[in-house]
Amino acid sequence: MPVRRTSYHHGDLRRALLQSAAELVADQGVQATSLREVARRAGVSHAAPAHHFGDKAGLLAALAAEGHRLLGEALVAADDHTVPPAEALARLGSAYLGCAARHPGHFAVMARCDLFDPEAHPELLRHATANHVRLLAVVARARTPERDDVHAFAALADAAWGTAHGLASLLVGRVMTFEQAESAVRASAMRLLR
Amino acid sequence: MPVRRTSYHHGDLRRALLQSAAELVADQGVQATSLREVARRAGVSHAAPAHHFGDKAGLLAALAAEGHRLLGEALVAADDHTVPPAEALARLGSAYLGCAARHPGHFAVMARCDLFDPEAHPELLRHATANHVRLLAVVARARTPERDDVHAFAALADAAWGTAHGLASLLVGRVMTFEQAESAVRASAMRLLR
DNA sequence: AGCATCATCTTGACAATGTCCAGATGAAGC
DNA sequence: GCTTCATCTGGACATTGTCAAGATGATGCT
Repeated sequence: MPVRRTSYHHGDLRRALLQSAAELVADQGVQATSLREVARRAGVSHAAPAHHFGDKAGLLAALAAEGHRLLGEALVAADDHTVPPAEALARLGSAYLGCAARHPGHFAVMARCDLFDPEAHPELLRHATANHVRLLAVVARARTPERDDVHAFAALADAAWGTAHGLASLLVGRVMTFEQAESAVRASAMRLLR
Repeated sequence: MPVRRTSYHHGDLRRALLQSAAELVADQGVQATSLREVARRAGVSHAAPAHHFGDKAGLLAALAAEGHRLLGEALVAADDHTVPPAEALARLGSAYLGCAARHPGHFAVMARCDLFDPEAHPELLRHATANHVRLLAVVARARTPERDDVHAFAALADAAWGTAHGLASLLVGRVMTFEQAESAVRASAMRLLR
């Protein structure tokens, strides 16, 4: 649904385009979303997005970056140092899934390196690594002096990462329900960190 | 690289197209693979694939179905009833990742429900559910009479599924190395089933 | 104020793509 | 030998991503 616009300049086209893109990706899939349709929904000409994002990969990368930013906020809000590490990881995983469910359009392009080159977008890279560090930090809290094999903990962190990513992917792809994914991520977290 | 062909009829075009598609997806990504380029690599006209697969979604669905078939073979070969359930699950996960590493083109389209409609392709659905059942069977082996809460085991099975899927996805997306992913899936399997 | 500058957005163009259609080819069955 | 039909070709069309040139108006300078 094209948006009526009185002035020649849009005002906040970048945000409008990102929103249109998120909606389109969410209910049509990445494959079916076109730059021209995104522009159409924002009520601008077909070439307008190019000025803000360069090309299609740029738009999707910006969407992914915004997704990582939203995820970061959700992870920070969910983190709780007062509970045992296992419970903390479970809450982080739950927040991860909740964010994915709330922003399916964003999650559909995050961690899809075939759509764009992450190295070319510093902000995306910054938010993504920040989130990775947040996960590592929680897993690291389960380390004890007598058991701190570096490799074992790296494997645990990777397992937690892969689990959250995989369940979110299955959730966004409508292969699982939210309840299913959340039970699974909680069961996994509880067993990964004792 | 187009293939020279003497006769008008190709002979085994369906297989040739699937192979070209797998190669193309593997090193260019799904987004960058076109039906016309697949046809070009197989040395046929641009409209030839339509006769075998209907449309682009049909070709990708067929590729996914073949991937699930290959995965099924790998899982069956890796399953071992003589080892404890946890070790059996670890081997299944390792086989999952090995198959993903060997057939990156296939795995890039499997579990991507936005590319095609799984319900419209019975063979794909059949192979996919068969693999799911194989996973469930191994997890179910860890059930004991005194501990068999149905919900808990469903959560465990979903966790194992999500972990394998997520790590395979990160592996194919070159976000992780094979060694990283395998260590992670093993660590996860060992802790999920005690 | 008037003017220049420049980011922003539009318009038009081009090659490439997915999909449809009529037709050419040749293998298989009678 | 003839028919039938699956297989593949070639052309067409709408749509897409991208580029180049121009229109618009907000901003800052004098």
